[in-house]
Amino acid sequence: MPLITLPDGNQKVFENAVTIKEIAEAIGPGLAKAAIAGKVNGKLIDSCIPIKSDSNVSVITSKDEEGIEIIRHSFAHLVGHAVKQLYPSAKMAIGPTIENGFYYDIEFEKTFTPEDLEKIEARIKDLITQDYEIIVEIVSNKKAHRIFSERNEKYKLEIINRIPNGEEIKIYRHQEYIDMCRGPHVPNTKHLRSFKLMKVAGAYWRGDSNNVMLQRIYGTAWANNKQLKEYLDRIKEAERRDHRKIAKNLSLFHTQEEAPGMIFWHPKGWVIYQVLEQYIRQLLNSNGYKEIKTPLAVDRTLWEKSGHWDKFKEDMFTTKSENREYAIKPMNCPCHVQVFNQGLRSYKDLPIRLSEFGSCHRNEPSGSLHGLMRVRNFTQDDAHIFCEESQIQSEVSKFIDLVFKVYKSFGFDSIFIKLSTRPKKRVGSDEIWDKSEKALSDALNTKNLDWELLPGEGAFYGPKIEFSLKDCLGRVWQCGTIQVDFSMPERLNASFIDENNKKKTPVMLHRAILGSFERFIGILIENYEGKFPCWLAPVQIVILSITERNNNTCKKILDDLLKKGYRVETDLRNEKIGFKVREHTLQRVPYQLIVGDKEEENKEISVRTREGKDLGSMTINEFLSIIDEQIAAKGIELNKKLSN
RNA sequence: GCCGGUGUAGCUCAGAGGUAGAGCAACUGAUUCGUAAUCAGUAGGUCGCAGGUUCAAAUCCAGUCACCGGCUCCA
Repeated sequence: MPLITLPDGNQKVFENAVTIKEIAEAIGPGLAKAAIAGKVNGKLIDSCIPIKSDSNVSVITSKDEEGIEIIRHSFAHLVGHAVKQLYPSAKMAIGPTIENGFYYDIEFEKTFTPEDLEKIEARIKDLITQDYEIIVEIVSNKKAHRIFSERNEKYKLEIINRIPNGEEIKIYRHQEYIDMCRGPHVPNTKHLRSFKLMKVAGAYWRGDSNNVMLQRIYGTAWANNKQLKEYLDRIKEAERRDHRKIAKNLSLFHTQEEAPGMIFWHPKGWVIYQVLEQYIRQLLNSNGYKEIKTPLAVDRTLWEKSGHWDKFKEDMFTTKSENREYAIKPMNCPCHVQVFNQGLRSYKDLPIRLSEFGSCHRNEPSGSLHGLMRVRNFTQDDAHIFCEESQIQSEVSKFIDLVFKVYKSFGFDSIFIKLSTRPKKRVGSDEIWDKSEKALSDALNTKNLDWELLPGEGAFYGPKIEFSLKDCLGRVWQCGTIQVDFSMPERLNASFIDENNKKKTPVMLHRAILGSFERFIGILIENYEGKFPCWLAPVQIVILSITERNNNTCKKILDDLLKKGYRVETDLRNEKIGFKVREHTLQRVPYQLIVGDKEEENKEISVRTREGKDLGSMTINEFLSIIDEQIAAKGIELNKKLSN
């Protein structure tokens, strides 16, 4: 006689073992219809599995996040059902859920074309409208083995072989198709309606590049068509904001075959880069950092000492001269240690914070290059802090303040923090790891920050904190980091004299706020959709003449504003004003100053924003006070206010 | 690096064995105009690169490079 406690506290007693389906029916017909699965004492189960003992139970529907997850998981099985009907020789590997959808990895002798994908999608649509029951069965390892041997599903057999013998195996029967899964799944395809197959791509079996490559069919699935449409719209919006496309339209930078993964910055893109660099430089200088510049190419022996040659020589560009081999630096740290090592350091000098806008080259795999986001040549807003162990926490704490300040100035308010701790392969004693992990977590906790622990994900030389920001489309980008390093100072013989006149090895903190300028600018382009706030806008102001009569006045205003330090241009072409307005609006110039006879007469200008708002006539000085306020505000708040 | 796709005018794209096309941009001329496209004319291309098949290749084949979507990787 199980006593079932529902989420609202209500309790029901049942005569015999009872299923989620029956519980839902007992509550009401609406719920019975909507029930997808259940949660029993925190564990998800299929709606047909009997509950024998007293339990806390909730019924899962498509309104629950877990319900959508189950729908996605069941859609993966539908891919299997459809693919096996259309292509019986295909072998199904795994079909898990992912963010926003699902995929299924499949081995098939022929490659799936977009037309195949359409066919599969059409077949799935056909199958789901049959509203067939999905039958769950718990089977022994042996029986599962027999079923999938008969069906010649070698990947399923491989999975079964890894399941310990006593453990239960669930199979799901979709008419003639059988899949194996931990579940739960929807009881009937009537719960499966809103989906779309998105693409096919290659994927290694078990994610190991030594294994065969399977074909992965990606799909998205949602509780209803409204959610599906919202998701597809979000994708379209992201495509519209693609930084590569916007950069081409706005002429910010380009890349070309001769320099894969390296950026040719154009004047307009370089303005953004320079504004960022000067902002960070000024911030670091006023926070106790000293800027340095170190060589781009360094003899291989230094990389051997630092350990890079051993681990990463494949990823480094090298060059030879007069029988010596050099490597183009993939990181700045070994060079920074060289600067630290010049002269004798006292404990009184610590912490020493050396910063560099260091241009690094890494020979990333060709297939991983991606616009500004993944390049082979990038510049970090890098710095290394040499300090004593006892100073780690306060240095980390100061750094966190800087990170938040910088992100905020771009309008990024939502920041995620992850702490990665000691990996299996590591250097340094457990005692030191204990101390530094604690220093990092203490720094985060004393600031009352939320953070996620990633056990075992730290670098081999020390634990690290990573800072990610969320852009206006909800996408998360990892940017800043601070990493404790016990290894490199020792390898490269860094030392200082402590208060007892003993030589000691300093701890080194690697840290970056933006990460790389390239990537960060990529993120900014997409976040702002190219509509940079005034302090970053490549061109802040464009002056438009109505007719040729007004050109001289425009030139005078141009000279004046250039002298005052604004990034300003004129458009004196013999074109209609509508034509000019359209062009500069598309070029995302924040302010258009329009000068016609009327304005000349009143010694004023007409001001129009890129959002299409006419601010009317005003004097130059009135306009400058508006734009000055915006430039000073940096972030987007003020911008938003004005565009509304 | 691996799987698949794509490379045609400055840009966006059409052409799928038989004389390289469109729109926009550019240039020239006319127009001097009031807040998201004025009109007309002209010019512009070894079809990514290097091979092969063919009387004939942008088009078919093999190679190569880059880009795009994933996978792996990202110190």
